[in-house]
Amino acid sequence: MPKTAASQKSDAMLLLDQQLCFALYSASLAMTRVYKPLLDELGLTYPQYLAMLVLWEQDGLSVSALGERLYLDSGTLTPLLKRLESSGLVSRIRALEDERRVHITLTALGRKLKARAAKIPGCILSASQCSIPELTALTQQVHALRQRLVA
Amino acid sequence: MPKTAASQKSDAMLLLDQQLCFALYSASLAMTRVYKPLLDELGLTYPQYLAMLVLWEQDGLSVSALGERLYLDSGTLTPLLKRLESSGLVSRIRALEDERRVHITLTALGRKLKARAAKIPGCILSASQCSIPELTALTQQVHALRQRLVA
DNA sequence: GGTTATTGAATTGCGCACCATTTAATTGTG
DNA sequence: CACAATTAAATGGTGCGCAATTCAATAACC
Repeated sequence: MPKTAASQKSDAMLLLDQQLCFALYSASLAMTRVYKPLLDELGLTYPQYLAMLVLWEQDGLSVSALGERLYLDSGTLTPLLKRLESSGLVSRIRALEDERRVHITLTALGRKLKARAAKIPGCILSASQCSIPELTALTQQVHALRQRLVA
Repeated sequence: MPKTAASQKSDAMLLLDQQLCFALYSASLAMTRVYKPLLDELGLTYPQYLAMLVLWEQDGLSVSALGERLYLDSGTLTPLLKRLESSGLVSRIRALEDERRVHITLTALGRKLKARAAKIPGCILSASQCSIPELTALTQQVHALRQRLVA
């Protein structure tokens, strides 16, 4: 069967390396692999680190508020937060004013960890071998793409 | 304790929304959510779809060769490929010339699925609300970043 | 005020990712 | 040839992501 122009075009669009989705997917996994040794020192996984970033910015958020920042649901966050709790980094406390809510609060240990995490962005910057403006621009573009995807 | 210039700088570098890693992470997850309804129709998960993209380009690869294309290891691929096998899309056959290797070969059903997948890139393109040159450029930038991260 | 609807978190089950280890086959070396 | 070293895939365990469901608490409505 001869290839039509249309089937050649659809072939080309299915090439793995042309897919933005695969670029994002493999770059994101590569990124977590770069973070891994750094986070191992802190006893954190990569998603746990993201949750800690949020809490270092704004402590005492509810599970759902944390989920809105990270775009994750309670099915993902509840067990993750329980693990952070058993690591002694956060407390999970049911709100008095609305007992459906659970507030996540940093412990002293959790707050202290921020100082040790401070060196991580510099390590990632150097691993990326990019200039800061380059990284800033790419970050904005990828954020903008995400926004358009969920719109 | 007053904030020093250094601690303010490290604070700023730990802001979630400034992190390229989080942009990639959340954009990649958002991307899989856009693919999900499309892939549900084909009975594929997102990583299974990526594996099929590779096989549609080049059939009969070994598990490790597939892993090199996708940057995934056998611990991830073996169960994924077993699921594709039980869906009837691929066969897993031990190589005669080297019985350590397992070749992954598309079945007739697996090859036929490519036609149904052909409409997916167009759906993603429109969901992304980007121009093709924009997407191509971003794909290249993200691929390049991945390369520098693993270097 | 009692019933219904909604909300927030937790739970269950599945499929990744990845690490460390195991098993089996092949290669390399004396 | 024997035996150590390497290679390819599989296995077991942990921690996500996510959909679907459950449960309790609050809100909304008649």
